[in-house]
Amino acid sequence: MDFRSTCPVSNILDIVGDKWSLLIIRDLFIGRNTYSDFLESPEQISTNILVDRLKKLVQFGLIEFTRNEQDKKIKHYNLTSKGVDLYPILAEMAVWSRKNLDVEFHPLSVEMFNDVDAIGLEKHISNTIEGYKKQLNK
Amino acid sequence: MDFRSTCPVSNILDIVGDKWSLLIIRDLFIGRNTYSDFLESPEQISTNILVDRLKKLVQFGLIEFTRNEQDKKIKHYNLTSKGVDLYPILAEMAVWSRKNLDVEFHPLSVEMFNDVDAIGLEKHISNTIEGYKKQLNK
DNA sequence: GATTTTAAATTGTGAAATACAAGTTAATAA
DNA sequence: TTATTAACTTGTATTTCACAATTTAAAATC
Repeated sequence: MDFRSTCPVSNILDIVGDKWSLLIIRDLFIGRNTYSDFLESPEQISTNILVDRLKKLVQFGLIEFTRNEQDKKIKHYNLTSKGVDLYPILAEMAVWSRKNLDVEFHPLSVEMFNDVDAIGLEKHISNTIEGYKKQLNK
Repeated sequence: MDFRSTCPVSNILDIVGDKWSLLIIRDLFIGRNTYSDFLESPEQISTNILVDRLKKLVQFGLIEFTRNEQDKKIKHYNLTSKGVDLYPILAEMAVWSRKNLDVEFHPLSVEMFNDVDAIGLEKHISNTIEGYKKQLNK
């Protein structure tokens, strides 16, 4: 990977700074983890872009996949430790949108905002990360 | 603005989810605030993209500009309240890069990381935001 | 064991975004 | 009045993306 500069903000944008990568990461946090799952997301990614992003995210070490034991043509993607570490960014993005955009949000995000209001952003983030990791080891 | 979905993460990505917008926002936080300043950033944005992004960021209400009193052909851009609210995202991005990328960073970011280590991320963020707003009102 | 179904991936084409180089405009300075 | 400078525009080649159709390969069904 050749970065545009030595700025850490620029560096991460060189990796996930497009319209789709972080949405795949978001999907993984809410339980979507197969190619077909990703295609069903409301933003409607196209298949060639999806394949390209999944490959890149694997190359960058943000995600990996395992084959379904019952049906080996199904790939189950999961976040690596590097990938899980992106959650604070997603959470801050959601918080920004709630504060600064005057629109209706998806029920799942309303649920997330309620949790943030109830226990605070930091605790919400650590709970989500811990929850994701636990669920993986099952 | 028409959004791809009602997901707040997707919403903000529809606004600043490209390779350049958040770098302009970063520049404003570190004191770069003119067209010429932005061109001098290490990532080397092209002029047509820069003009396009500045227009869009103004339209979205993330930045605005004032004319230099001494030299009225100079525009000084500044972050609006909405724009300043993006700082937690930038900070979390920098933190992610420090933790997950094995590269040398720009001195300015090393300075920022030292501040984070000294006083904590939350305090660093609130200090930075408060500092930016104060500097504006001078 | 041949056929159908399904998850994942590829291909082709037109549209849009981006990079790069050169030129233009308008205010200020010399 | 000429030169300089900040901001902006234009043209062209390249890259990325969207959309639709097709292909591949594993699994399930007949």
